Amino acid sequence: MESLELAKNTVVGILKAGSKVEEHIGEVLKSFDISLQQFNVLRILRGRKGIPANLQTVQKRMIHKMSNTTRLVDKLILKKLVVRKTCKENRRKIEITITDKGLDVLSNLDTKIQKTEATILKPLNLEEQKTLRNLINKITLNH
Amino acid sequence: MESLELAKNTVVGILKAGSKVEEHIGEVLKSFDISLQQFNVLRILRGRKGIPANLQTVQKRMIHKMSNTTRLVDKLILKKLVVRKTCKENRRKIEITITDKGLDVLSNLDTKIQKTEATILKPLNLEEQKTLRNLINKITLNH
DNA sequence: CTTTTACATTTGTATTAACAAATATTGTAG
DNA sequence: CTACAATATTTGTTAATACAAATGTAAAAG
Repeated sequence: MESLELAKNTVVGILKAGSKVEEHIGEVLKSFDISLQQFNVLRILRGRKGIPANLQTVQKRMIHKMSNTTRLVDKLILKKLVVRKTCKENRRKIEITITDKGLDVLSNLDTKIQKTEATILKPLNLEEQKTLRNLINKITLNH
Repeated sequence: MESLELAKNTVVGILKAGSKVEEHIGEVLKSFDISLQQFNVLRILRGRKGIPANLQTVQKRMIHKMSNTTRLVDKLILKKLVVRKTCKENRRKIEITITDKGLDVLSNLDTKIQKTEATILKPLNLEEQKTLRNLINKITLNH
């Protein structure tokens, strides 16, 4: 019965930690008028180093699944941070690429986000961070 | 420079884990037509064992801060899960109490939520869960 | 070929969240 | 007592999210 309490506290803790992270990072992004989701899409696209991604690829890698990727990308297009064109080989597919402006924004954000990450994790030393990352990976990567 | 990657992965991991937990628990709550936030308010109120809570007390303890507690409570009132009345001593304040129906709903949910928590944490043994909870508490309870 | 099925994205709609401004009540200074 | 500040909640408004249905395109079956 003790383990039920442990599980509950752990799960609630995860929710709170997630919420805290969203708050902190969201605050940094706000000054750039970018949402956390949009930021994530941009980072996914940057990670592809020029190779366009189609919508479903982006969607699969997004943190919050099943938000509306089309409209999310719409917002980024309005800000000229990404471009969209239909795939020639398969016109059902959409190819999305980050623009130079998008890369610029990301590189401006990088150090600020790093600082925020450091602030959030300050109570943990490197060993503890590794442990935390490993444990979290176990429950997220699984299944 | 390695530690930057570690911090980034840890923080992203926290976000993903939070998102995963929200998905799983949200799925259970959906069949009861209750949102995660509403569920949280109900649990906070149950924890007070009959003592009414005013809005700001609830708001402070909520996982996602600064959503609109008034309207959240409105929804719960519509479903007859809580009642609201103005505090006699200080009519600015609102006192919210969970109803018997609310307690019923929660007790019906309890075992289902416990199962979900167990599923989420299945990849971890008890020792690992304790470690995870402790590390997470370090970063959430702090500051 | 044409019909059906699967795939990829978009659109519609309703709910929820974010943030600021407004309202209502109480406390305090003069 | 009256004006001003502080507190607690509510309301308005705009944007974001979730989910289902609709659209457009390609592939497969017959």
